[in-house]
This record gives sequence, C-alpha cells and structure tokens, in this order.
Amino acid sequence: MIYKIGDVARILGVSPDILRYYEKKGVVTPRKGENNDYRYYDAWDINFLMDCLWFKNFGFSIDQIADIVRIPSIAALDTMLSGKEDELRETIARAQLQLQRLEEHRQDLARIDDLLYRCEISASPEFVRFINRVGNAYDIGGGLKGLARQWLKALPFNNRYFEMNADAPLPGSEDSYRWGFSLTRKYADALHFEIKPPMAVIPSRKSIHTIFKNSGGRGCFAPSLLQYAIDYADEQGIRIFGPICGVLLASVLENDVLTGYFEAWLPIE
Amino acid sequence: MIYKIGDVARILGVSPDILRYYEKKGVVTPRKGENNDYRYYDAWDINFLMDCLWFKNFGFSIDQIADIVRIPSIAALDTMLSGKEDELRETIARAQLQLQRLEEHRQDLARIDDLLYRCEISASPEFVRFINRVGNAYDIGGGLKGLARQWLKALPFNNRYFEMNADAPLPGSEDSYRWGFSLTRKYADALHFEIKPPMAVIPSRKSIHTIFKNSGGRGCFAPSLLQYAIDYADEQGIRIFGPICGVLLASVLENDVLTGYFEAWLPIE
DNA sequence: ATGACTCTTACGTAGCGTTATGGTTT
DNA sequence: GAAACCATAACGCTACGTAAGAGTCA
Repeated sequence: MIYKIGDVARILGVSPDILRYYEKKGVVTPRKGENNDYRYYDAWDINFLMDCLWFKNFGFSIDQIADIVRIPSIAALDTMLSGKEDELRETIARAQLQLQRLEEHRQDLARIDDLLYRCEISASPEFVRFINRVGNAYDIGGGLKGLARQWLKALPFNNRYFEMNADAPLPGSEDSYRWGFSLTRKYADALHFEIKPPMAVIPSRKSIHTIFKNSGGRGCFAPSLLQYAIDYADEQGIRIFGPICGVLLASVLENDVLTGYFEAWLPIE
Repeated sequence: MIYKIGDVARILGVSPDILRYYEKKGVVTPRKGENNDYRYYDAWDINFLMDCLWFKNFGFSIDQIADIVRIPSIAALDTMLSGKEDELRETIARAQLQLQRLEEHRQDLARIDDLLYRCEISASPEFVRFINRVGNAYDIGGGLKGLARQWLKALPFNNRYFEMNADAPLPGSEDSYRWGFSLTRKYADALHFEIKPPMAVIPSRKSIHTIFKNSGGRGCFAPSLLQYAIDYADEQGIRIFGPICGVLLASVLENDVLTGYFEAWLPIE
C-alpha cells in the first residue's frame, strides 16, 4: 500500500507543502517515482510522521523533531522531554505573572473614573524607584547603562514613574520634575529584582492619593497639574512632606490629543 | 535635547535596527535631518517608545502596538487588555495540560525498565479509541476524514493505539492487528473531546499488563511479539478475554535499528 | 482528453540579526 | 585624518501559505 503526497496530507490533516518542507528539513524521505518525481509514502512513513506531529504539539521545532526521531535511547529521549518540561514551567510562571499584572492594571484603569481630580487619604504602596531623566534630559551617560537594562527587562511589571517638589511647582520649569521607573515590592520579589544604588526603596507612606490627566499633548507635563491637590492639602490644613511621586497609568489619543492619565501620591505628615 | 538613533537604542536597550523597523511599521516617526538622513528623536519619542516596550512585553505584536498607542479612550484600551487576558489564560491552560501530559509520559517511560517482558495483573485505564488503519492500510476513504482531524487536533494527548486478537497471532499476517488513536478519559474531558461512532469507549478492565519492544525496524510489528504474555496467561490458567490492546510508548534508534516500545493490556476474565 | 493531481521555483509573512557599501559627525 | 556613527539595501532565520507554470495520473 503506497500513498501520494495528497493522501498523506489528508490522513495527517496537513498540507502537501508541509510534507515537502519536512522532507527538506530531513524529517522524512519518501521513495521517489522512477519515471516521475512523485513522492510515494508507505504506512511506516505515515506512522513516523504521526510521531513527529505528536512532538510538534508539545512545541518542539522541526529541527528538534528531526533529532528526536533519530534519538538512540529512551534515556536520551527523557532528557529532551525533561528540558521541555522546564520550558513549560517557565512559560507558565511568566504567563501567570503577566496575567496578574494585567488584572491589576485593569483595576487601576477602572479606578480612574472614581478618583480623577479627587483626593483621598491613603497609604502609598511600597516600591523601588530609579531616576533616569531630569526634565526632558535622559541620562545617556556612563554608569546607568547596566541599570537601565535591568529596568527595561522588568517591563511590563514596572511603571513609568515621576517625582516632583510640591514647594517648587513653577509652571514651565522642566527641572522641577524627574522621571524613571518604579516597581512594587511584590514584583521586585517575584522577578528576583536586584536592588542597588542609585535605586531607592520608598516605603509605604500616608499620602493624599489622586488621579489627574494632562491633555496638552507633548511637552506639557508640569507640577501645576497637581495644584488642585496642593490646594486640597492647604484647605485641610495638611502639610505635604517630601516630594510628590506618581506613575503614568495610560496615555490615549482623546479627540486626537495625546492625553496622559497619572496616579499621584503626596506624602503627608 | 535631541537624541540620535544610537542614543535612543542605548537608552531603550534595543538595537538601532529595531528602531528603524518600528518606524517602518508606523510606530514612531522621528524628525529627519535637513542636510543628512539622520533620525533625531526627542524625549517624547523615547517616552512613547517606552510605552511601546511596555506593551510588547505583554506579548502584543508590533502592529497591535501601533494601534494601541493611537487608541482613543481608556475603555478601548481596556478592551484590548481584556483580550490579552483571555489569551494568557488560554496559554496557561494549554501549557499546564501539556506539562501534565509530559510528566505522565515520562513516568510511563520510567516504567519501561521494570515491566519490559514482565507481566503483572492490573486494571487498564478507561479510554476512547478510534481505528484508522488495518494492517498497513490507512483508511483514506470518506467518512473518517473529519474524525481523523479531530484526533489529530488532540495530539499529543492521545496515544498511537493498537488492537490485536490473541487467538489469531499468526506471524506475518497483517490483518491480525489494527491501529488508531486512544485518549484517556481525563484528557477527553479536559479537551472537551466529542465522542461519537465509530469511536468506542473502552472501560477499565482487569488485564495482564506488560511492556514489549520490537527491534525489527520497519514492518515487523506482529501479534507474535506478545507470545510471552499469552504463554504467561496459559501458565497461570488465565483466559484472555477479547482483543489485546496497547499503545506505542516511544520509538528510538537503538544501534541504528528502529525500535518501538509498546505497553499492552490483555483483558482477562 | 479532461480534470485532478504533482512537480519545482519563488515570493510573502513577523521580528528581527547580519553584512555590505557608502556618507556624516566629531 | 581616523574613529565612531549613520544611511539604505539586501539577505538570513522559522514554519509555513500562496501562486506560477509545467508535467503526470486515472
């Protein structure tokens, strides 16, 4: 009993092209016709291909499969499978962390409506932060390169973070704010994130907690955007204690204007 | 403050090529020099690119990112994120099932040493099975096509399955065995596998359980490989009751000879 | 002879990495 | 003037899909 490429394709639920591709990769070598160039497969070629598909659906690449099907012992096979097990465990761990982060971030977004331009007193989360930009000047120099890498590797678990001084909120003064990244303790632990200077751990602090937006498009970020919160503190007779900090929640193109939503904490007493 | 492509690449921890690629994809459009073709980025381009990397590390494609960064509302953003949440949940579920299967299969392999050519009495697992090959003739005809697809989609959770008659173990007689797939109840449930004729559910049965190998290379599979188990039944005065069934555990190239390891159950009483 | 099949070749996809060749900046 | 940088263009990778144009089978 012999089969042409189309028969095999139907039996295996793949396209004839894939079978030719596998042949090029050295997985199967069907007999070729004597008078034509047709590929003639027998039942054992098909069995063999089924084994290949079995491995493929574990996520092995074609090259790996070409090796696996020529593997010389059960022990060697077990080693391959063990490696794939490790990969799968990593995949799962990473995806679970991403999922957690996504859920959290969506909750943050859902809170925007409630808290936009309103103030509440609450405890800020504990986090690590790192400054790499003062005003609009990114630190491009020497020693921070490795650290920047470290923070970029932690995306998307970190936030884009800012700090500014409540006592110097001069509109238009770029040096009155600085940017960088922040990472909450939870993810710092989960990612085995190494904390070293000039990073700083910012403890949980009693703060005025608020959300504001900036619809000015590019280049309009300024401490004055938080004036309402500073006024709120004055009205309540609360003294702001140390720099205001916060994170970018999202930026969207509302009515074709780049609009950022920011969550801020103004530490008090 | 302006930055050349290399500066931006260093700040973001990517290669200049990637930045040019992102530009081609419509993600960023830095200002071009007047006298040269140099790209000049400002701080806002870099901020923007950081947002893009944030999304990229959730697994969004570049095209999706080009859409996301132009998204018109928080609600629309939330919809995208919600879609990614579903994707991640699916990824996790699939990976967990694959991991479970891998662990199980490695345990099956580990049992080979103990059970090879030995017989024990135990209960066979409950499973669904489907025959698509008699001897070496694959069913290529009509009605089985959809079913074959269904089974191939269930890889690697199913096994390559055989059945043969203990009372007609004529060596060389190809019609004395038939092949197909089997799937244990557990995975059938997990995959929402639809069971319909001519599939059959084989219940758990008290059986002689054994493992044998076939080092004959291609085309040497035969009921006679199980003669030792049939002899064992005779010695013990046990009657074999219905067809022998089993699965392919692995096939390896031992000393350049294709060698299959098979687990078999001979139902008794 | 017709239609269904098969062959080879080449090009497209995503997300880049690599190399070649030539121009610009410092 | 030399080193470092930038530009474009072309080709490579995986795991295929798609199409062209020609040959083969029932």
